[in-house]
Amino acid sequence: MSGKVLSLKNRVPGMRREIDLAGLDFSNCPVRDMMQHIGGKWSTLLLEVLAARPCRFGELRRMLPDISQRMLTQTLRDLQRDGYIHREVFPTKPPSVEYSMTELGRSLYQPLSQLLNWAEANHEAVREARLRFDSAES
Amino acid sequence: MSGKVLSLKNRVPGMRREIDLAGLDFSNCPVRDMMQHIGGKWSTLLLEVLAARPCRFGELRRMLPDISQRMLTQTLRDLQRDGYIHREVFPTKPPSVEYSMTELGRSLYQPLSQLLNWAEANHEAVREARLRFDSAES
DNA sequence: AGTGTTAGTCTCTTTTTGAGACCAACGTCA
DNA sequence: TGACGTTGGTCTCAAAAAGAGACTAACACT
Repeated sequence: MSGKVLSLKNRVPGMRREIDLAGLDFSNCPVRDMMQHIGGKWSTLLLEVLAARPCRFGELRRMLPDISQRMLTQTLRDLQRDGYIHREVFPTKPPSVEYSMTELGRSLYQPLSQLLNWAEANHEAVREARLRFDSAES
Repeated sequence: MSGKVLSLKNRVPGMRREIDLAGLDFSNCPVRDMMQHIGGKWSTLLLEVLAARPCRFGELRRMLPDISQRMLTQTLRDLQRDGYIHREVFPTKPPSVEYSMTELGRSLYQPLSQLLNWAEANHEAVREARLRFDSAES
């Protein structure tokens, strides 16, 4: 809540934004709050699939073979709650449910996809770093 | 491992990369593998702080008041293992340890910071979406 | 001798995640 | 008619991960 905010932008090259290093308050940090959800095991995966096209529940379940129904339901509900995806029930028998990206979700997907691209591009470097680390600590 | 990869780039506008929607294999997915770590509760926070300047262990602990020492140690070790940060021990008495960003870490921080900026900018929209959701489901 | 500093580790409890059985309502096929 | 499949979930219980906090070793200062 309190604490002097000192802009590092002018001192540290490449700094992205103001960081409060003296009396930093991360407790009500919006970034952490949102990264919690985005960073969940299944969230990005679902956003990625739904960014391609709307999908129904069972379809998603079949696409992600190793997700439990419980976690699929829960992750979808979390994403819906945060306004990233839309849930629509069609009155078929039995009723079918379609999940699709919202505008907010699409706008999130832009920076997110950059990060995913980075991950894909640098996967090998990370794997090598892990090997180095694991062999060094033995 | 197997499964035909169909490029959606040419069909779905704005598609970021190839997605295998028929026989999708997320099991050995590098993206998931890396997002797991980045998405951890403390990882982004630490990367953000260390992107500003190198820090010592106790310094980090004091900056993040609500992190347990156990999780701080563990998260730092994970980030180090993945090659994002560097750990250097100085032979003072008692020995001090400094953590700093590696080149890989800095390159990760670029797309990551875009996402964090998005989170910061759209925090209000997400909060509103949550309120709508929570009041609707009651 | 007692206290504080360093960077951790160890143990125990609580929270989160995962596996899988179960549900209601309808459609299909014999 | 009655068994079986399909829909999108919920419920329970076990396993894994995270958090709180006590404890450590080696040295400095008082």
